[in-house]
Amino acid sequence: MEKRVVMHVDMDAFFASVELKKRPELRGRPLIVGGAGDPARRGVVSAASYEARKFGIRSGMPLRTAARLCPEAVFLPVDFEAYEGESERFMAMLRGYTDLVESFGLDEAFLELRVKEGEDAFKKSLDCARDIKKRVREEMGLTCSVGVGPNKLIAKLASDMKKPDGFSVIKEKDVEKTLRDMPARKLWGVGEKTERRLKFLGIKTIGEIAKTPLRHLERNFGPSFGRMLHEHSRGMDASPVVPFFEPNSFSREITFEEDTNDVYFIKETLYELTKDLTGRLKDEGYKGRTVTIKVRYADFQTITRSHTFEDTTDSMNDIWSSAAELFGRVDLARKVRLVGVRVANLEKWKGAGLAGQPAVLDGPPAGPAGVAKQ
DNA sequence: TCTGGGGTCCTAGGACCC
DNA sequence: TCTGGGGTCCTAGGACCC
Repeated sequence: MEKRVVMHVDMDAFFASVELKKRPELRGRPLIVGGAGDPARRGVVSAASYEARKFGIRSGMPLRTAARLCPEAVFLPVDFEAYEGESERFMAMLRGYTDLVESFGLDEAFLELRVKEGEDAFKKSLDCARDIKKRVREEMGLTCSVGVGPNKLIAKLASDMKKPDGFSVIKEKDVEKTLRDMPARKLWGVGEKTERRLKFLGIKTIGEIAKTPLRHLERNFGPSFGRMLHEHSRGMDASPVVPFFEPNSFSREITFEEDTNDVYFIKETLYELTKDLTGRLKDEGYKGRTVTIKVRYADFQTITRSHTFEDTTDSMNDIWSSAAELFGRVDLARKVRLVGVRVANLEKWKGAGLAGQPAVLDGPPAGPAGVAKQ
C-alpha cells in the first residue's frame, strides 16, 4: 500500500483579495471586509488584507475594534456572490487534477492524488502544487498558500506555516520535529477554551501534548476528544479526503442592530427567517425532522429550544407552528440580541413522485426488536 | 471595544424499551 | 419488593471550524 500524500490549498486573505480585484485602486491600503462594511454597526471582520493585519486586525474581531486599531482602513461589506463565483472557479480548477477534492469553506480545499503502481505520489504532489499556485496567480489573479503532508492534519499545518503565497512540505520523518514546538492552539480542534485548559495543566506546545499520557488526556477532555488530542499531537490523522457529503442541517439567524425587548418584532423576524429557511429546503430538495430556535440575550447567554417531528417535513406550516410554539417557551423579559432557526436531521428529498410522497420509499427498520432478558 | 452567520461534532441527563 | 444493564432517541448546551 502506497503512503498517502495530501495537499491543502488555502487562498490568501480571500475575501479581501477578491475585493482588491474589483477595486485595484485600493491596493496597498489596509482593507477590511466584514458585516455591512460599516464599523459603526455590529459585525465582525471576515477578512483583512495583509496591510490591515499589520495593525493587529484578525478575522472574527468586532469591526468597531478593528476601526479603533486602524482608523485609516477601508471597510467593505461582505459580497458573498462575488466570493462564491471565484470559489467555484477555484474548485473547478482543482478538480482538474483529481476527483478527490474536498472543499472546506469557500477558500480552502484538500486534494489527494491517485497514483499508479510505481508512480511517486510525493513528487507528483509537489509538481501539482507548483502548477496550482502558478495557475491561481495567472488565471485568477490571486495567491494561495499550499501545504503538502502525509495526511490532512499535517497538510493544513503546512499551508499555514508560510503565508501569504507560501509553499511548505512536511515529510513523514519530519512531522515530530516540526510539530514539537508549535503552540497547542495550532492543532485542529484546539480553540481558545481548550488552549486555556491545557495551559492550566501546564501544557503549551503540541510536543507537550504528545508527551502527556493518553489516560491523562482522556480524564481531562473525555474519551473522544482526549484520544483526538493524543493522535493529532503525534501528527496522526486517518480521515479521508471526502469530495461530497450530505448536509445535516440548514439554519438562518440574525443579530439585531440593537438589543431589543420588542417581542412582536422578534417574532416577526423569526417568521421571516423561517420563511427563508423553508424556501431553501424546498429549493435544494431537503426535508428535516428537528426544528430548533435560538435566542441570544444581551449578555450573550444563548439558549435553544427544539422539537422533533415523527416525519421529515419542508412545510412552512409545520415548521413555523413548531418554531412559534418553541418561541412561546422562551423568557422574553430580557433584552435579545439574536434570533435564529435551524432545521436538522435532513434527508434528501427525491421528489419525483406524488406531491408529499417520496419517490423512493425506505422500508421500516428491519429485524427483530431484540429479546427481553428474563 | 464587544463578540456575524453558517455549519460540524460531542456530552450529559432523562425517557423509554427490552 | 426493591431496583440491573444495555441501547437508542431526544433535548440543551458548548466548543470549534471557516
